[in-house]
Amino acid sequence: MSKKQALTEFHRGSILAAAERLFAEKGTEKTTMDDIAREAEYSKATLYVYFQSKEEIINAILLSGMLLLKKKICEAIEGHSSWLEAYDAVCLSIVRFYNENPTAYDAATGALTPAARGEEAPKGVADILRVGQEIDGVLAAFLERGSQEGMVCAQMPAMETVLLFWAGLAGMVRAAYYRSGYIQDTVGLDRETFLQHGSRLLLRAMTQPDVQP
Amino acid sequence: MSKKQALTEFHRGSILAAAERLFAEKGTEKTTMDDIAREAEYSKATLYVYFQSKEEIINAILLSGMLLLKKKICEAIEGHSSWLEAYDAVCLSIVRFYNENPTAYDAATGALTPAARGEEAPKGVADILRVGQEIDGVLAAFLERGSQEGMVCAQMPAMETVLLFWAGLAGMVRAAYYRSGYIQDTVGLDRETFLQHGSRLLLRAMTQPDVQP
Amino acid sequence: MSKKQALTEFHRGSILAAAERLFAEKGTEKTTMDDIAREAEYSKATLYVYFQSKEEIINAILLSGMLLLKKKICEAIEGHSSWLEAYDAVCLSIVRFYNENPTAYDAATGALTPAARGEEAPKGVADILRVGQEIDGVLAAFLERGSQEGMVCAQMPAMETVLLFWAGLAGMVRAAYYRSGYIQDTVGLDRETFLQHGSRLLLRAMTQPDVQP
Amino acid sequence: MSKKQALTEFHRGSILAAAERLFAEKGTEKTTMDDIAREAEYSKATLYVYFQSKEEIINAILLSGMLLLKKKICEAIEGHSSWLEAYDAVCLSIVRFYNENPTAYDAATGALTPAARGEEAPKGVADILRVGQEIDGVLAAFLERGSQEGMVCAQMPAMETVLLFWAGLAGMVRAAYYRSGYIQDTVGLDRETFLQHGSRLLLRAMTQPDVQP
DNA sequence: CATGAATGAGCGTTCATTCAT
DNA sequence: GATGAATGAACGCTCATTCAT
Repeated sequence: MSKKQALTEFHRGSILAAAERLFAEKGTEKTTMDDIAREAEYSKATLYVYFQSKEEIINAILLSGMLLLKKKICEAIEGHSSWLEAYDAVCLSIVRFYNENPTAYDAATGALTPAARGEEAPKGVADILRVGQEIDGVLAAFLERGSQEGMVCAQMPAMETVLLFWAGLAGMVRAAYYRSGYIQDTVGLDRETFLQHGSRLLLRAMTQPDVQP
Repeated sequence: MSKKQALTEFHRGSILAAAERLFAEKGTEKTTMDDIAREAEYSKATLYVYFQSKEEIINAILLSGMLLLKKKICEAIEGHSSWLEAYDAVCLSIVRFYNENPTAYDAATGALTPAARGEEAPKGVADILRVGQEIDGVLAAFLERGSQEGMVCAQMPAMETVLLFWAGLAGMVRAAYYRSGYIQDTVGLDRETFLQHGSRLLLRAMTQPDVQP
Repeated sequence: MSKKQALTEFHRGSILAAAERLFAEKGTEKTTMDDIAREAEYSKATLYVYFQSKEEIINAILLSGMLLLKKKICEAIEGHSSWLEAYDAVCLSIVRFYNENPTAYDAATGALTPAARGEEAPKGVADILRVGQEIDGVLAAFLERGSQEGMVCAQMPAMETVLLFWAGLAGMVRAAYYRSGYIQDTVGLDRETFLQHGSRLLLRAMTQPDVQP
Repeated sequence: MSKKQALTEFHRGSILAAAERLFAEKGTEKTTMDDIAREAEYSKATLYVYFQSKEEIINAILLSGMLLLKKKICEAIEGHSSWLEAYDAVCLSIVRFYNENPTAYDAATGALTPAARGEEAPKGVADILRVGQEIDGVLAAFLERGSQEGMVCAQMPAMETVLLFWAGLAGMVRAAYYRSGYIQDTVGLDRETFLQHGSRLLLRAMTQPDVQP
């Protein structure tokens, strides 16, 4: 990569970092381009040198978040020989990731897709969706491995289980983020412990066939 | 309640009904006060006679949504003698409720609280949180009944399980809403079926003790 | 017309008057909505209460200018029994009109049409074109009357002659406006006299058949 | 001219050629300095090495357009022994010139001068006006030759007739450009034919004394 | 000299809110 | 009490211009 490209990447990164901070704090809609410019210490016009629009910034954050998440999940799976340990590590990496990336995670669970449907595929959305599918695929394969090792009940189709697991854990992470005070007051658990329990709860859901009435 | 108060309540209700329709259709951010005034057939200024701000309208809808949800959950519990049937009915009422109230439900899961913390407790937020706690209480009692009937593993504290169940189901509902197209393409399920499976998945999570490595 | 409608018309008129002044002075492109708001002594937002966009303001000015011009031309024709006197009056009314309406006249000669072709018929453009055609029709009929009275050579098709006459006079008016200083210096004529001569020049062009080489 | 000066002229010429292409295509207002830089294959900053501002570029193009027009007119006059043929050739060269130079011609008729008067004479305007005067002189001499040859009525002062002819033809060219569709629909003539007829119309205006009532 | 990078000032438009009637 | 009218404050975005290298 040339020096120029590196510098461009540096500025794009600074802007994205600033935007990410603000998005996490106030959400994408309430964060203005002026806010981002101020936080990143560029002029607003400079933002448009590095990104074509606010939407491109949002999508770039989403994409980088998704890519990082995928990497962490793969590392978690590959880094543990025991399936159960790997499962805990996967959940932990998702949870930790969300602590640093609330907005990106939000998107990972699909919150952006409807906006994206506005007309056609707005620049960058295709990549985001593709990475999301790749993560789904990685998790599905992981689940099937668990099934072969007898840790996971084989009766449910892997992909559907992944989607439900993913959505359920996302909901818990979201709750742990938005309602940490309430959770602390009610059940006396910090965010991390609460989410460990949640991960285990979801694991139990996958270890046995359906309930018989 | 005096005649005057009753009239005031009537107007507030009309406005909220209109706002609710629009919020469900376009979301709170994309719904303008002009939209609400037109839909409710009041002048925009009149909205400010009955509500101090747009945020108060949003919070009032949240509150009414929470109250309705609580009512439906109680009915579902009281309307079935079999715990398992009652469980399915509870999940179904939550799911159906969300189909008509995406925004309110979003809030019910806590998405509004951080914005609320901005300064102090903005008018109406306290009520919302209180109803949320009441629902948590109802569900915790229901879970304990399930525990006594042998349907639910007794080892986990009821309140924590409620919080996790609630958050997990919320995540699934959210995913089913935002990603229905992707879910249909990937696993070939419509929203309702997907969420039935999700409810059962969460139920299984609650019927057995923790996984032993 | 109700009181409310009258008031609305009054405000629209004030805004249009201000815009017309500024357009004449700086052109439509260099006149901003802020300029118009300041000149009309409204807030910028109020402009958008009475007009949907800047383009609607431009088009409204064009239309009113065209309508007024048509009225003046008709009055000039009907107010004189002698064709020659009527001809002079028509030219004079065009010339005078332009002194007060440089922008509208510019448009009358078609300068707006290409912008209008952008996509489809932008609101109000159809009316403008229609009035333009009506004026062409009025002038064509007037020319044919001149032909019957022997004042105008009958050999050329009336409509084409109208178009050429109109375009030629427009060019002279334009020049008289933009280059009045130069004209004064070079030939020692004020604007009005210069344009009288121009009108007569064009008249002569219409009184005899084509030149034979 | 030194080598350095020649190089400077070369770069100025390249920039002007690029700008001219774009101005003809999109107009001066909608052409950005970025567009010009891209088209000329210089960096935008380099444009400011050779021109002080966008306006100077516009004026320089105007000037070169005027110079070219003058050259073409002189050639047309000198290239035909018959006055009538020369007249047709002059009109044709003006018309053709405009097809390739709509913007420059617009300016040639004076559209720029009032903007120029804003403060003082902005750089380059004086040259433009001077060339305009030279063209006027050439045409006046040509008219006097026509008068001596009996083709043009001698009664009118040559300079004034030139100004009126020029302004009238400019108006027709302008109309033929902006309203070619309407003209085609109404009288079924293409641009070139319409303007031929216009030229002849103006010629007839110059061949006889004033109309007698 | 040539330029990549940066930006100030501005654009048309929107919308929650206010206030005289 | 109800409202029509008005608006301040933003918004996302553009572009002619500058300047360190």
